[in-house]
Amino acid sequence: MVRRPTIDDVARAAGVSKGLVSLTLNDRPGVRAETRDRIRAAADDLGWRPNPSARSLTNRRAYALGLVVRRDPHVIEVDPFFSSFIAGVETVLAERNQVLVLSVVPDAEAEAETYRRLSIDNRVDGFLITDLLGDDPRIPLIADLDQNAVTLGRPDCETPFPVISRDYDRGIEDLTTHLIDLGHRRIAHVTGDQHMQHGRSRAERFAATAHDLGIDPLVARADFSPEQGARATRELLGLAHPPTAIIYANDPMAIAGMAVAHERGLQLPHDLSIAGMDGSEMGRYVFPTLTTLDNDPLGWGSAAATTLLQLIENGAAEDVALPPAALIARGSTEPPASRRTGSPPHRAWQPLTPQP
Amino acid sequence: MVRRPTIDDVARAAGVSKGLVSLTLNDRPGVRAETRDRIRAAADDLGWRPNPSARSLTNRRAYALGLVVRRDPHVIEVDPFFSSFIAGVETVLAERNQVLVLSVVPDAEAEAETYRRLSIDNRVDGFLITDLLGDDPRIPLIADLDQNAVTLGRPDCETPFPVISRDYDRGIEDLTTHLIDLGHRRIAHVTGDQHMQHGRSRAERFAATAHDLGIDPLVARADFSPEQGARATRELLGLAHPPTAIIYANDPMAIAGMAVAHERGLQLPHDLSIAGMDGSEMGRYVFPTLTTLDNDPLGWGSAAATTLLQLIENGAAEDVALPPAALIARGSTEPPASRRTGSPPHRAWQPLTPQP
DNA sequence: CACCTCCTCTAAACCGGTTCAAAATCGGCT
DNA sequence: AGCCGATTTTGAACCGGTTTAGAGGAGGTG
Repeated sequence: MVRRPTIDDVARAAGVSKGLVSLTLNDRPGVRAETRDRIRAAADDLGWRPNPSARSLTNRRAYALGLVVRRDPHVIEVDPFFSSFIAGVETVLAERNQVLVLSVVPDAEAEAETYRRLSIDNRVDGFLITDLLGDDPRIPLIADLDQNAVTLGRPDCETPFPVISRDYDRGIEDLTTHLIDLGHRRIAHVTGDQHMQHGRSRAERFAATAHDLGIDPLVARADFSPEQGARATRELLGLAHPPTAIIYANDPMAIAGMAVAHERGLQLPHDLSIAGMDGSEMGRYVFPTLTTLDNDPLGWGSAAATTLLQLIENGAAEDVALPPAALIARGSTEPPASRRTGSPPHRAWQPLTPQP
Repeated sequence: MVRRPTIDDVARAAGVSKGLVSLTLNDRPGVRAETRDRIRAAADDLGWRPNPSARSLTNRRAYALGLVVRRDPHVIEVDPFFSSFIAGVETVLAERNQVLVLSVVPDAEAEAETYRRLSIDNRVDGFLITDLLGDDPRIPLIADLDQNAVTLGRPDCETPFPVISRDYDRGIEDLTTHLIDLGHRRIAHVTGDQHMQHGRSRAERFAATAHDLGIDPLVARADFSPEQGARATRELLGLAHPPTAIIYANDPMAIAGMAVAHERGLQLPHDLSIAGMDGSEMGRYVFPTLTTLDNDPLGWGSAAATTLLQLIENGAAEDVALPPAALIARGSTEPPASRRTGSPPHRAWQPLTPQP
């Protein structure tokens, strides 16, 4: 393999000093237009690309963004958000010759250590903060490290960082209204992790909307994992007066909830309407197809990366509000059985008799 | 924030030249034991960590590994493999102060460009190659770039790179035998993408096993996506003499296949047995719970990272064979209805009459 | 013509490590 | 004491960029 051209090669080819090449290619003022063109031409000609390590050494930029994901190994693989989110980040980074450094860590201790390590070793210029917690300790941590960051979602505490947000409230209202319009009156919400910002705000919004629309909100706590989603579903279906519709805080829990219903011999959506909130691809291919909210992880990714790079380069960046989440009504929501057949809503919940 | 200590600070503290510090901390011979200890103590004391950019500049190491994932945005999010795989890689990298650079790209062109960019810019010291294709163009590409790599799975072409492999053949045999033992005779396989190594080898192995066990292999082509899994399932269930069991090349297709069966009003697993091959977490929470093979993505991750680092550091590394995939028999496989009730296997496949 | 400004450009220092030729030190031996 | 070879340590060059003081030249002014 041939040696890559260095800035010296470009300088020699253009007949100038390497300092001038550097000024030119960083768009600094004070270079004559004609010279500038000559240098640009020489650089293009040689196919020169600045060596990131060399640049990092002087300007302390890493030309990389960091994403640290803390997940219980059991929860992580079912999250439909990340791969598309990262694809969105990538579209922005690739064209700027930057790179994403990804860490998946098992617990809070390893997480903090990773933020520190990436920052101290100057491996990244900023962090994308996902899965925001209530009073999230990462915000002061990263601020202390003098690092840049953006948060996905609005923290409930003071934050020095730009916020990427998306209105799910309207979508949750639409979803709840959709069910009420279908005739449901006993509507339950299986929540996400209440330590997480979006778990909490979705639950709050559901409760508020239900209240506004004059029905009693029924809430079962879970944590976004299908396991807990299934558990909460059993709990709800075991009630004396079970719900006719359940809204889950994400799609994997909704899918697990469907399974519990199937297991009990319920006919979906006839006996129970189900909705998720993640717009996951898998939701299109379960039976019945899952009513959910769209989630646009690509949009989150590119907005977050764009904003973070702007913050890094300009020292300031505006918050971004993505277009609000919209309802995707599919097959898993229908009028409740009681409404259509007149039979009491709990009739259908008999456990399936074991087969001969 | 305080300035990080540099190698000069350590040298001063230990009363030696910085060259000697460098020799010491890279475990080079020719340093007196006593001096070595003094230098180590000084470094520990100051909390010194070598600056990766500075090191990269001279020794051309990036202290990072690259993972480039090419996925159709619609397929990627349902893949249960990556997050855990990355977690496995991380366990190895973290303790060596290295980092993972991840790219998610939409097509082959962007993919090749990314490999080039990461390599030329010296962003990584080697690549983890997943989703091996038949006659995979990445192998010559990366070899041309003079980069290190390991492949997940054994390529069908010449490769200069170490191979991490795992025997799925035995698992596929176990799975097929399991179904035959249950009494199934018409067993179908919904394949993965036949351009992919593992899609192809799983299909081949199924066909060979079925043949060996004296049954006719029934094969429907798909590509690992739930969409194609669903399509293939419709195709199979539409046959005059449909299968009583279907083995899917991965879990998302199996889950989509279950949905198709449910949609047609089949009782699972009574009317149709279903199995996946990915050991995904989601498979535990569908109904019926999915019989599958275990997949150990964490094991793949740590083996791949360990081997690649060894190759980078020593210039050579052994192939690794992970423990073979084992059958996880769950609720979705049962004796066929015909065997138990004597009724013809196709009786049950009447489409559900539309509800009033 | 001397002097001042402004615009371009150069040269050298610098970032924080690694590497290696050469210098310093040491013990052993004559 | 003087010499030798082995061991240990130093110092400077180097990696490929960025930054900046100041050199050089053109043009304007009194």
